[in-house]
Amino acid sequence: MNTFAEENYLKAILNISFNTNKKVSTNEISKVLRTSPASVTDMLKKLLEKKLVKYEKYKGVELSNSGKQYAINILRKHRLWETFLVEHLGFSWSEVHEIAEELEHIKSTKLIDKLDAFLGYPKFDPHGEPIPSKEGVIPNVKSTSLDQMEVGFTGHVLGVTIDDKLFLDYLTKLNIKIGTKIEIIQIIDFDKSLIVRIENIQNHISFDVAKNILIKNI
Amino acid sequence: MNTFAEENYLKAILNISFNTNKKVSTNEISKVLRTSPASVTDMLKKLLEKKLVKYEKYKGVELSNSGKQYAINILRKHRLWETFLVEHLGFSWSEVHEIAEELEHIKSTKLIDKLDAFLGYPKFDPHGEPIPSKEGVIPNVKSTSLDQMEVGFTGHVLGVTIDDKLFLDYLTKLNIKIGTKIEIIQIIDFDKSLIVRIENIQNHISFDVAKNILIKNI
DNA sequence: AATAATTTTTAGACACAACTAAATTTATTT
DNA sequence: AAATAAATTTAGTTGTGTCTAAAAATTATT
Repeated sequence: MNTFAEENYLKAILNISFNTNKKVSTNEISKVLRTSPASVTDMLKKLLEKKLVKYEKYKGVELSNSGKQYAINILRKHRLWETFLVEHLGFSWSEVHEIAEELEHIKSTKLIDKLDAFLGYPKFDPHGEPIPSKEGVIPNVKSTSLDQMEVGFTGHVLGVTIDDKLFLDYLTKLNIKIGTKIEIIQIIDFDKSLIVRIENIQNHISFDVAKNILIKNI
Repeated sequence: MNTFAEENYLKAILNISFNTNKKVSTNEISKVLRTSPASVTDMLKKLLEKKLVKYEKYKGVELSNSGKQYAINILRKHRLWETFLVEHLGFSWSEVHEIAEELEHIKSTKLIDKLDAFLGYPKFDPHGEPIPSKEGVIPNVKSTSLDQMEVGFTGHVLGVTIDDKLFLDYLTKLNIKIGTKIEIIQIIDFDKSLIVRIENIQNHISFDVAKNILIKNI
């Protein structure tokens, strides 16, 4: 069995390399986990020892197959717990991340399978992120971030790509949640910010915000 | 905030001194937590430092007011989670202890209050043990252990006093659960074991088992 | 009351996961 | 290609929680 710290490193590596599939640097990990690069090096040695990562000094790190399965399983637990917190305990989508960060480390596989059943085998969490299956398969959603679309585009919000309280609270204030209809009125060339219509109200959102909003892909 | 280890020590001290209110010895704690007496001494010093216990070298330990409140809160979390696991996820009463040992360390107070509400503010857990209130008050149940009763006694099981898988599995095999009607047919003088009738079937149970079964007190 | 047995504490180590400071390797400039 | 900058690793510490072995204190026994 692995420690919380080890699990958090695996999760961080998975998150950083999610779409890129590139090797992850020591610095990137230290930034995400708010820890020193030296600590990261220490931990990478330990994870290498346990064959959870492929790692060569100065060359970056990537998850091994077993490490990836392990990390995906933590992600599964995280997202199932978030679903439970929002759908059954009445939390808002911006509150649940922190709590799920603790709950995801609970070990029992039977628990998480029963929770999955209790929730009705959901495919997506409250942020629209896909929930990995028991077998470690992550449902593939064809989606595009809002910043890729053009003026005149109208579509519905599928989800968000970051699970950050400040960001989610801001979206809530903008009346954006999953399923919200959103229309691009104008794109400002200078900073690529967007003027959008949501529930008949126009709002101005930055490129950074648009980048983290997922839109259904036709 | 305190660590898991500290929380487990506080819980152990609370459990050991539950009814007696006597000071707890280093050895007792080491036995319960399956750790060395030397480790217990180390930890007691730390808990003293944090004013969570009253402790004097060689004289035993007891919880301070704040330590007691802290420990009771862990107990509250443990029992609420056990209730959730049994009533909503379909676990048996003998499976839940281990999982709740992990869940009880999740910090969020808001989580536990929302869980409490979700469960409908239960007063007792699946083992019949009282669930402390948010304010740290433990409902007082007048109950007697089965070994105190005499031949001819008939009553209903209110709960059990230990949360041990082997014990609970054994009770399940005997068809004993909360509310089960139980009648004492005979008491063997030699070893104080009891012959009882449960659901019209006679069974022979030891004194040790009877001691841990609680019976409604008139 | 002295001795023996038991309990508890101290002393010294170790593994884990973090840190700072210094050294080394890799990447970027000039 | 050499010099500089940035990233990474090593070396040495620290705090937590555990351990064993030895010493000290308490309790029980004769």
